[in-house]
Amino acid sequence: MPELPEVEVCRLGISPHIIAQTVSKVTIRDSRLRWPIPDEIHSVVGLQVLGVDRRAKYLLLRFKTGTLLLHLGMSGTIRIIEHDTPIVKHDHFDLAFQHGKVLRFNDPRRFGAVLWLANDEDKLGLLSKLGPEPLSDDFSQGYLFHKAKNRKVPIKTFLMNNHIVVGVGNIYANEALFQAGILPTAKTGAIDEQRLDRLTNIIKKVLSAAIAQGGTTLKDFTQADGRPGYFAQSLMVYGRAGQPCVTCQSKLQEIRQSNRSSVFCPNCQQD
DNA sequence: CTAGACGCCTGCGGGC
DNA sequence: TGCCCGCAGGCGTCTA
Repeated sequence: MPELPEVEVCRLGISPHIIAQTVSKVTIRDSRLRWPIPDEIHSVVGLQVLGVDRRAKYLLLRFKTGTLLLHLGMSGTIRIIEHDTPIVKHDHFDLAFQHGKVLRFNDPRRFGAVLWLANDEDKLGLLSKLGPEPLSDDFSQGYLFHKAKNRKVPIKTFLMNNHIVVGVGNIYANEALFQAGILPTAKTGAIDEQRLDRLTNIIKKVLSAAIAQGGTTLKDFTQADGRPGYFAQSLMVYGRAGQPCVTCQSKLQEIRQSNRSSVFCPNCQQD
């Protein structure tokens, strides 16, 4: 389900339900995720949620003693539900609150994660090596050009590298490159500064628009209240291979890069 | 250091 | 209707 907009929509959806609420019970129903869910997360029982943050695609539930880190992987969903909602397949874990609601984590493919980080700890180095947030001022004019020097990788692979910039996954990489008029195969180090600055602005624009529309629902993404996101209808290239370009009517082409599908307009996008 | 391949999983849609 | 195959929004790890 998730790229940055979907995770942000999830954060916005769950925050009002759990901020300042006290955890009454933690249930680990199936600990098998990317890493096993650690028993230490039981330590949040009796503690208040102080805040709900996001870094890259990680959701960070802040407690006095540390941070509960949630990652949705490819297929994870988080719902805020009533305490008596029936369990379904792949419901891995619950955070129940004193006010009666439950945060429930479901993940069929188990690429997601639920981890505990004690204060000021980042044991797996998951957060410390990440590039800037794309919607922050750290992702600024000149930044991509600076990072792109001497890089030989295709620009799409470069954009999806978390060390460069976080949160740009396959859908939005395709969309941003289309809108910027840059071929996904373009050699990163050969793109001039002006075009990379334009790409930077477009990435911000595309991600912001997706958040505003509740994210992209392809098949299984839903907001915390179960409603779908509406950005799918705004997609211009992703999932549209073989269909006409919205700008010039040329037939959109599809290739594979790093084992991910790339869709582009051979007329509107250049090296 | 960079770049590329691989693996982890389940579910679903398309083709036969 | 059923089976098989390929593909899916991510990303850590390993090799060269």
